[in-house]
Amino acid sequence: MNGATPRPATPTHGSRPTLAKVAELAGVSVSTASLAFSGAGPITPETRDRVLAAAAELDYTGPNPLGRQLRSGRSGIVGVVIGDQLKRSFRDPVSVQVLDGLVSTLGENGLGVLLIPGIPSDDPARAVDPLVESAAMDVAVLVWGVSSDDATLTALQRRGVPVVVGEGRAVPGAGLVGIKDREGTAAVVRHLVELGHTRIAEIALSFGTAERTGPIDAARLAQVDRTPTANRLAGVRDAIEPVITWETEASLVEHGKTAGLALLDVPVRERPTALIAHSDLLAAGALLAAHELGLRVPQDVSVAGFDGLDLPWLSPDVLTTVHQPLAEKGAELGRAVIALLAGENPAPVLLDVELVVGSTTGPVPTPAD
Amino acid sequence: MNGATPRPATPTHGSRPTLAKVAELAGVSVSTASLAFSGAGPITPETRDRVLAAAAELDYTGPNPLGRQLRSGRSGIVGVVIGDQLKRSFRDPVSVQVLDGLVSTLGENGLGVLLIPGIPSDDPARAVDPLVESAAMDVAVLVWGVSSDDATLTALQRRGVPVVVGEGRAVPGAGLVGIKDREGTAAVVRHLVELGHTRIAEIALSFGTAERTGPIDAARLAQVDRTPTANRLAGVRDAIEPVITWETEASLVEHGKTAGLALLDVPVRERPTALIAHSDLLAAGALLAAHELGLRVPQDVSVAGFDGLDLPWLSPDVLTTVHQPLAEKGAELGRAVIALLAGENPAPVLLDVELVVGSTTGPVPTPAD
DNA sequence: ACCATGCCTCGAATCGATTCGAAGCCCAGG
DNA sequence: CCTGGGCTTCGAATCGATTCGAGGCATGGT
Repeated sequence: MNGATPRPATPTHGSRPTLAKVAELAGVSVSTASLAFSGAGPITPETRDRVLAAAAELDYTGPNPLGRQLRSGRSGIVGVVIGDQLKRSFRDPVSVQVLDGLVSTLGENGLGVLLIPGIPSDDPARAVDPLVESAAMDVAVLVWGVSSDDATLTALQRRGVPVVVGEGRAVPGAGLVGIKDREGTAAVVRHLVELGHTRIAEIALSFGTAERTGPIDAARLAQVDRTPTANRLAGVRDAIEPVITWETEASLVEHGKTAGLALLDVPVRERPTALIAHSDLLAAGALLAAHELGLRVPQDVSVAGFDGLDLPWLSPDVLTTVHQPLAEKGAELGRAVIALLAGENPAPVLLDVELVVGSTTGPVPTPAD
Repeated sequence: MNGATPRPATPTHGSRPTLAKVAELAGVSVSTASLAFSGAGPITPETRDRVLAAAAELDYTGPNPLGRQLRSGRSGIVGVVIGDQLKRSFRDPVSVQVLDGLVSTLGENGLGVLLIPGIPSDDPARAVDPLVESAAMDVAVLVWGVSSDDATLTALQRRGVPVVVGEGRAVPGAGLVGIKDREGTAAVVRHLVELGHTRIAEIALSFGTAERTGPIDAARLAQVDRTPTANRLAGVRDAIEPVITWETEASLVEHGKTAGLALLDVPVRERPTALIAHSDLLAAGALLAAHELGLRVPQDVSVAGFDGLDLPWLSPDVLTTVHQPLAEKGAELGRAVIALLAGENPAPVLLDVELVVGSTTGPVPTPAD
C-alpha cells in the first residue's frame, strides 16, 4: 500500500514488528502507541487495550530497547570491572558475595550488570579491555580498587562514564565503598598479641604490581599499589611488626598453603607462633599446611584470617577471622551507582568489620613445650 | 552562531560531543567523520587525521555505542542466564570455569556478557527476570539447561532472541553444547563395579523442580526435570542400580556432607561400600563426612565424583572423578553464539569426558573386615 | 583537448522509540 | 448559541550514528 520506499539503505533486519506497525494496525499514531506501553502520559483504557491487542496480534513483545536507549541516552547497563581473570576472581567467594549483593541491588532498580574482565596483570601494554572503551554503560564499578595509574579508570573517565570504586582509594568524583581494612587487621593482630604472640608472620594479599610470591623486604613494601592490601598491611603494623611478610599472587587456598609451608617448615626456634593472613582463603591454605606438617592448631601455631567466610570443609577447625559484610558491600556499591545515576554525589561509605574468634588461635606455646 | 533550534524536545543530555560536532570542527561531513572512525570505506589519511585531531580537541572518545547499536540493530551483548542466585551459582567452580571460557571467547569477538540472574526456584509465579523481558541482547545463553516449561526460554523466544542452551535437552532452533554426562557416570560406576562394589549409593544433583533434600523413590525419579541430572542418573543406572539415591538442593560441599553423613552413619551391614556423587563438590562433602565418621577412604568406603575440579584442600586425598572440559565447554558455547550471530545454525556439540582414577576409590571391603 | 576511469567526499534516509507542544473533541456554563 | 476548559491524540523533532548511491575532481589514455 505504501509507495515504494526511496532506497533500502539498511540490511534486512530481522523483520520484527515495530511500534509503528503496531500503531498502524491499531489505527493510532506512533506516539499514542508509545504511551500505551510506557504509561507515561494520559491515555484512554480503550485506546490502550486496542494498542495492546494489535501488539499481541503482531507478536510485538514491547518497545525495542535499542531505540528506547538511544532516545533516553541510557542503556540501563552497569559495567562491572572485576580484578583480573574471571576464573581467578570468582574462585574467591569474597568476590562472588560482593557481586551477588551488587547484582541484586541493581536488579531491583532495573539495571543489568555487564561483566568486564580486568587486565591480565602480566600484560606489559597495560591495555584496557575493549569493552571499557566502547561498550554502552551508564556507570562502571571497579570492584577491586584501583592502582595509582589505573588505565581502566582513566579510560572510563575520558569517556565520561561515572565510576564507583570498591575497596579502593578515594578517586575524585567517583563513588567509594570500602570496609575498615586497617582496623580489621589491627584488631586481629591485637588479639594475637594479647595471647602472648610476638613472632607473628603475615601472609599478604597481592601487591597489585608485578605478580610475585615470597617474602618481602622494606623496599618491596613501599611498592604496594593496591588499596586493600596497603590498608591491611598498615593495620597489622598498628599492632605489631611482623617477623616476616609473605606476598602472594592471589587470594586462593593453594597460595596460602604454599606460604604456610614456607613459613612453618623451619626449625622450631625460627618458627612464627602465629600466622595472620589477609584473607580467609589464604588462612585456610596455611591451616592445611600446618596440618600437613603435623603441627597442632592452635597449640603449636595460631592462624587467623580476614573476611568471615563460611568454609565448611575446614571443620572441625573454626577460623579466627575478621568478619566483613560482603553482600552489604555489594548492596552499598549498588546504592552508590543509583545515586550517581540520580545525579547525586554519593558520600564515601566505609563499612564496619568485626573480629570473630574461632578455634584456630590460642595462647602462645611455651618454649618448654 | 547557529540559529535558534526550533524546540528543545530533549532533556539536556550530558553534553558530550557528538560525531556531528567533530565533523563540523574538522570541516567534513558527518558521513566522512564516521568513516574516519569505523574504517569502513575509503578515506584519505589526511582527512582521517584531521577528523581525529578534531575529535581529540573536543575530547570525543569515539562513536556513541547507543547510536551505533540502533543503526546496526545489534547491541554486542550476550545475555547469560545463570542457574539461580548468583551467590550459589558462583560458589560452584564448575559454573565459574564455564563462564570464564565463555567470556573469553565472546570477548575476543567483541561481545560483552550481561549477567542475568535465573529465577529463585521458590518463586511460585515462575516469574522471569525483568532483564529477560526487556534488556538489549543479541543472543542469550542458558548455561544450566532448561526445564520442560522454561519460562525464561519462552520469553526469549517470543522476543525473537536466539538462544544457546548449555547442558540442556535440545531445543528446536537453539544451539546446544553439552558433555557426555551419561557416559561419564556410567564409566565411573563401572569402575566401582569392577572393584567389586555392589552396594553403591548415589548423591544426585538437584532435580530442578521443588528443591528437596533426601532419599528419593521411584516416583520422584520420574519427576526429574533437569537435563544434566537426568543424564547422570541414567548413566549410573547403565552400570548398576544404586541401593539408594540422595537428592540434594545444590552442588555444594555442605550438601554433599549432609548426604554423606546420612548415607554413611548407619550400621555397617546397611552401609554402602561406595558413594558416587554427581559432582566433585558433593563428593568432597561426602569425603569430609566419611572422615568425620572415622571411616577410612577407600578402605572402608570408596567415593567418586564428577567434574574433574582441582580441589587442593582435599589433599592428601585425590578424588576419583570424571573429568569434563569446563573451559572448553564455555568456549564452545561462545562459538555457538558467534555462529548464531553469523546467521548459521550451529550443530549440537557434545564434549567428551574422561574417567580419572584417584585415591578415593578402591576394592570393596571384605565383609570379614 | 576530450572523454573515461577512479577515488573521495557528501547528502539524505534510516534504525525504533520518546517527548513536547499543538490540535481536536466534548461538555458545561453564560 | 457561542465560548472556555479539560482530556486525549497527533505531528514532528530528536537521540547519534551508519550506509549507499550520487557527485566532484583529478589523472591518464588517445
